[in-house]
Amino acid sequence: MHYLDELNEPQRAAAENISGPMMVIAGAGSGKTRVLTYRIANMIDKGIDAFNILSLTFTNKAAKEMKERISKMLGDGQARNVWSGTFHSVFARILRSESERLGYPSNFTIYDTQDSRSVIKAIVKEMGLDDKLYKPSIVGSRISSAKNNLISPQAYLQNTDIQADDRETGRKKLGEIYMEYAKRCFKAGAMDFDDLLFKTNVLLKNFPDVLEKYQNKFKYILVDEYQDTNYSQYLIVKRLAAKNQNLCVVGDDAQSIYAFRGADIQNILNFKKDYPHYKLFKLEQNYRSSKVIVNAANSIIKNNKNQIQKNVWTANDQGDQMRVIKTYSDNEEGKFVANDIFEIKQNEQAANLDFAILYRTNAQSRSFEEALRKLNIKYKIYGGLSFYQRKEIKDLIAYYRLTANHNDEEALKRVINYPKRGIGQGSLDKATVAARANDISLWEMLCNLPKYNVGINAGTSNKIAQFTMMIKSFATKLDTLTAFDLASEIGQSSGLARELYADKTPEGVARYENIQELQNGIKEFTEKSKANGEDVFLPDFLLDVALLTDADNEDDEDNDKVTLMTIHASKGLEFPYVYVVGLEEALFPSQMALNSRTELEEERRLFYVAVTRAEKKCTLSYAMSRYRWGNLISCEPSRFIEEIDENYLDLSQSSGGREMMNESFGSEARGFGSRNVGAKQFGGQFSKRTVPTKQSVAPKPTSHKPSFGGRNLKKVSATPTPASAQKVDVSKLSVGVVVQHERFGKGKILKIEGEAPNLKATVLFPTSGEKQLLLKYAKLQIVG
DNA sequence: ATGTCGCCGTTTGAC
DNA sequence: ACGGCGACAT
Repeated sequence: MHYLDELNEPQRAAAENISGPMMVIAGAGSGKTRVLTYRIANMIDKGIDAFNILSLTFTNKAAKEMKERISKMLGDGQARNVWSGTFHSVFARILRSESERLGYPSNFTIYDTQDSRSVIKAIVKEMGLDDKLYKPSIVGSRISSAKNNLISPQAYLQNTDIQADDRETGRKKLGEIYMEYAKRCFKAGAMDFDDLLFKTNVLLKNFPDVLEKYQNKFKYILVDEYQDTNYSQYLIVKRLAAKNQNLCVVGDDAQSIYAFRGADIQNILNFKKDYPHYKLFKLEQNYRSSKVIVNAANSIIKNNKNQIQKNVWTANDQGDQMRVIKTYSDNEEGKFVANDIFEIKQNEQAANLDFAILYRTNAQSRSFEEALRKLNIKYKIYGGLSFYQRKEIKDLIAYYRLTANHNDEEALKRVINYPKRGIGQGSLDKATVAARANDISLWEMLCNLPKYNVGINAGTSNKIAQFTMMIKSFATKLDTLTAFDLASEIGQSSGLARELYADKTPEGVARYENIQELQNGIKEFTEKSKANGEDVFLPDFLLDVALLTDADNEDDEDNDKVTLMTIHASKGLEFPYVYVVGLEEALFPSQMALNSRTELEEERRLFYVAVTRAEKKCTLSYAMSRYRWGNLISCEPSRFIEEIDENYLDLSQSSGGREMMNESFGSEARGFGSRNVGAKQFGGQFSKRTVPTKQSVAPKPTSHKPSFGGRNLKKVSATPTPASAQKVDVSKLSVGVVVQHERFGKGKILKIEGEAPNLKATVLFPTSGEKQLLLKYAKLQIVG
């Protein structure tokens, strides 16, 4: 059978439409990747040179898998010649070969978010501005969105609207910071993530010959996840496609979840303006999920106003109802999910990799980790601190970076005194000030200290000279030693390996293992390229490593693990069993999104993405209380639960928690969390609304005011542990009394023994079991 | 120059 | 709960 025969009608039509502009609107699970893959295979089959195809995907992993698939379909090595990867990785490569046009070194550094924040911080400090007002995160995101909208520092300063904005927020100097930031990055030979796109635009705009070169190279362009492209990306694509107009964009407006980093859903909606004669294809049949899941998801997204009309349907089985699970606490939620996975694994012969736990924020992973570990279920957490963000890895990579680009100031600052070389902050400050004054990079200053008479003593000067000489000696080998050989030399000679090896604490051992793992990674990288007949050097590795995503990182040793990740990270993935957890107001939807319709709609799309990851079974859960910033706060169920058509929900366990609580504590259960001042203020309103039972699940528009959740959170979270909680009146404690403990929650006293002041109480906590508490230390409050 | 302590803010998402 | 960072001590 020919591979195109495996496609349904609209899929095939899209795959066979090779030239001209086209847009594929692909509902969740409708075989989007399949269409892209088959289309590229078909193009090559029809005689299009693979070298002329550019395929932009959301992760590098997706690009790699697509290539492998195409290779198999075609049975030859042609697919290797397709340029594919993320926007950032593809254009970082192009920038590297064209860097001299922009006055950048070809070994330019890519600053990650941390680096760029650190530059901003230094600028704010040096300009003598208030660092509370000019927080690196705020300044950084403002600069980022300027870049994503192709607003240069000059344009920023001249734009009256922007200036008015900044005056309003009191951040009048933002433009100047932006200007200085850009200048410093340039001096350091560094680009941040946004620069990779911004500078590509500059390159294509200012150098027509370069533009033409790439237009001729990329005669056919495909863009996946088009709904998540920002203006900068949009314009790169538009420029490259302008000559040949062979552009295929694929996306789903319902799954646009990256507006916060500049993605513009209008790019999809405006496609017809740029390409009036474009062809539109709609993929509406879902192959992934059960009827229940598809229909439930449709009922969610229906609540959004802005969207392209489509009708996602499936021929799959009906499937189980989606269970809504209510638990008391985040810990209990973790236990429920872990137990549930354990049971399903046994009853339905499922493997660990069939399960995913999806949450709104990375901080939620803890309770699931603990619970899974207790049941010996293997899991893998994506996101959070990735391997490449660990301190020891960043330190070692900073040595590589500094070797490849001496002007990389962030790398320099990171390693110049690590391991300790006796080069302290004082000397570094002096050199930095002098470098700025003379308009040279910090590195140049350090190499020419005598010339500038900076006032650093001879001993320290000597140490600095030794350091710069060492880095220079590494640099002489950049073109001669392979990435692996040079990396190991740097690890050894810098003393970093030795430093970590000497640390025999468990963390120290782990750190040492990590840098070994990094070296192994470089070895693999070097040898793979060698097998392909090309030598790779350290800068090649650096380019790769800077743009790796967590999703790109696959340890193939043991893949049978439960997946824990944010919903954002789950985009494009699918699992038979999915748990969408932490469905609570102010958490999901995030409290940041409660103030505007557009942001709330984005949260809803996020929820839509979460639910549509599931193939067989989707379970929703929420907790009535959880720890946040070390404080116990009360929560109420997310409005999103109520938005789902009730016909697809199994609500029998969304009141189960209450019954369990009633067993132990009688009528007290309802007042859970009443120790919080907030809950008291909230009064009856809270308890009435907690449980989405069959009756209350019916939409009640009046209770959906966006301000509702926000107001609630404010009250509840603003409740520090009352000072009186420590001085509980011991005489009032007796068997049967219900107390609130700051860590274990609510519990009932089973036994009191010992003599004052060393009275001991045995307390039964429904979530953590029996605990012995020494009353003079225990932070308790009597609640009944 | 380096080490330690206590305070502060933190948490939306990520190339 | 935790890490980062400034203030102070060594």
